[in-house]
Amino acid sequence: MSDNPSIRYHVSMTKIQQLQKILIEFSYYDEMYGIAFKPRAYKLAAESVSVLNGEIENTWRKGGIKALKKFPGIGQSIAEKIDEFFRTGKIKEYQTMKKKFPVDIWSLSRIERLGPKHIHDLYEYLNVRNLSDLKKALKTHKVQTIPRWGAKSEKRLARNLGLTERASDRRLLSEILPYAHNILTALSQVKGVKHCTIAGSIRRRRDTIGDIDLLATSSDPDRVMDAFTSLPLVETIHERGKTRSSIRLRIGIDVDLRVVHDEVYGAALQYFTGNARHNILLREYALSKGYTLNEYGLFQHKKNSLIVCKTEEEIYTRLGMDTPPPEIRIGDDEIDAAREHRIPRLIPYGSVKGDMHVHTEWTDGTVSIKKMITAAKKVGLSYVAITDHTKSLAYIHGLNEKRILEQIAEIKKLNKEIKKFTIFSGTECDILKDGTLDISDKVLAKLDWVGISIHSYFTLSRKEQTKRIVAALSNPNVDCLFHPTCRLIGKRKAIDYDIDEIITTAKKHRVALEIDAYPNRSDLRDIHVRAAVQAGVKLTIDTDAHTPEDFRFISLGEAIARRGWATKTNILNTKKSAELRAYLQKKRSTKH
DNA sequence: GCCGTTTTCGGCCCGACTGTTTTCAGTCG
Repeated sequence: MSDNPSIRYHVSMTKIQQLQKILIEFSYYDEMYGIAFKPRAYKLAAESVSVLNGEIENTWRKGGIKALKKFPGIGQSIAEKIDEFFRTGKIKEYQTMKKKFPVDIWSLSRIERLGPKHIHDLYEYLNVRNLSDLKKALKTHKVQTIPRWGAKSEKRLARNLGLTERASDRRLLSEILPYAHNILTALSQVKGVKHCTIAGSIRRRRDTIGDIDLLATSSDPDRVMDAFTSLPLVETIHERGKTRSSIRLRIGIDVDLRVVHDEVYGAALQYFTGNARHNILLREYALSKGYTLNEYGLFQHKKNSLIVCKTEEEIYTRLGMDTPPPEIRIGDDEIDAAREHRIPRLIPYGSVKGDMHVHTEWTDGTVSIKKMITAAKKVGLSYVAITDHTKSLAYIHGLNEKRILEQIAEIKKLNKEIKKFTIFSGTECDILKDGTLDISDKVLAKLDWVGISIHSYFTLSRKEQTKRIVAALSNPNVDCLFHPTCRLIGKRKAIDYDIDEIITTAKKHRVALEIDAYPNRSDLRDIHVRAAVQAGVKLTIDTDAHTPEDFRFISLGEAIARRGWATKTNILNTKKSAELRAYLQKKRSTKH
């Protein structure tokens, strides 16, 4: 359940990552000198910065210090520092701190179990300023000469340094899920195990996963821990206790297992699902109500008498609130909303009835329209929109007007052949540099569904990019903006534009925004979904399928929608095909 | 340093594991 905002960066750091690093270093520095509470404040602020990513600069640009203070964990002092950072690229107080303590706290802190106090001691006693100093100190076995250190700690530090150097980035949820399920299956078969479940960020369905958190209940914890620590995938055992163990898999991912008694399953699941900030806020709230909350249950404060512990729901209910779905437990405003009973009924998994973004062998898909239909039916969908690329993408033979008309005819024919399934004639039409589309309006008007997207000029200035997309959205034939930010996780940053203006424009022209569920896209992001929902903009959840297997990603898109507080009515393709067709026709007729 | 359904002052989550202690500090989740 580690929600450490620090992420490993192989390439040069972005502005936001630098800011995050500075806040974390402030936190560590204060903690070294035993300053209370301030470190937590800096850590929370770093987390906010990380979660908000580009939004924070966007907000600062519009509203300055005052606007920054609305974010959780950012008050006057930190807002001033962030303001200084955005204005000048530096923070004076940070530079002063670095002069006093010229240590690469950030890099050293990346090492597992090397915290502020130890970083401090390494510098004080051995003048270790960075990773290379640390390696030298380890080689000469000087580390064990530091007070309160011994041979074992030194060996462990050496091992963890190695692990850190070989560790990997956060991984995509879809990549990690199979490993989590494999381990789950293995542990479920251990004698004495009753419940065994996935918790942490996987249960919250984040796009990317830092570690796997598992929870088991058993009458014989030792047996479970033995099975866990001797799994064939294990590279290293970090910890092995009676109720908690932690391992590193050979694929470079850590797995934490918590084993508790079956009676306290609910409390343990609540605790182990997190995120950390949600738990802190919830426990603080419990405290204010006269309760203490931990992984064993909700207790009457001071008297220590158990109130509830069997299910998550009874804990939240006892605290006078609704149970927030795991996907929105991020320590933002969900606890307030749960208390005021204003969390909407999030879109249930399995609600999407059709996929409005599908490619075929007409362009860069791998199979025919017919084969994609068969695959879509198999996962329970009842319609799709075929949305092949357009002519600007010459290298994949993007369709020109003539070919689009041919495809429309083909789809018409197929619709007559197939039963209980609808194919919408669509396109993923390219947005050109000036915001015009690369297919004539006359042909676009003949399509059932016009998606538009950007595949070029990703680095236009913010102003130009915004203008470009606003222009494209204003075309009356347009139904949906596909993968709106164009980010590719681990590969390409989101393009820079004013998302608020795009949302406003989409609302004005009744254009839907897509939640592209393809794992390395996951685009829109959750915070943008929430902004779109609040603005009353419709969304779609699509897979951007290029192969028949890709339809399985639908549920990942539903997860993003849930993280953005979307309900079923916010999502266009939860409608039945006839309803959707009627909706689109009505929209077209009033626009033209 | 942040924050406000007790509070603009005085609070700030809570427990497990390790290694070095001989009762606890450091780190993590």
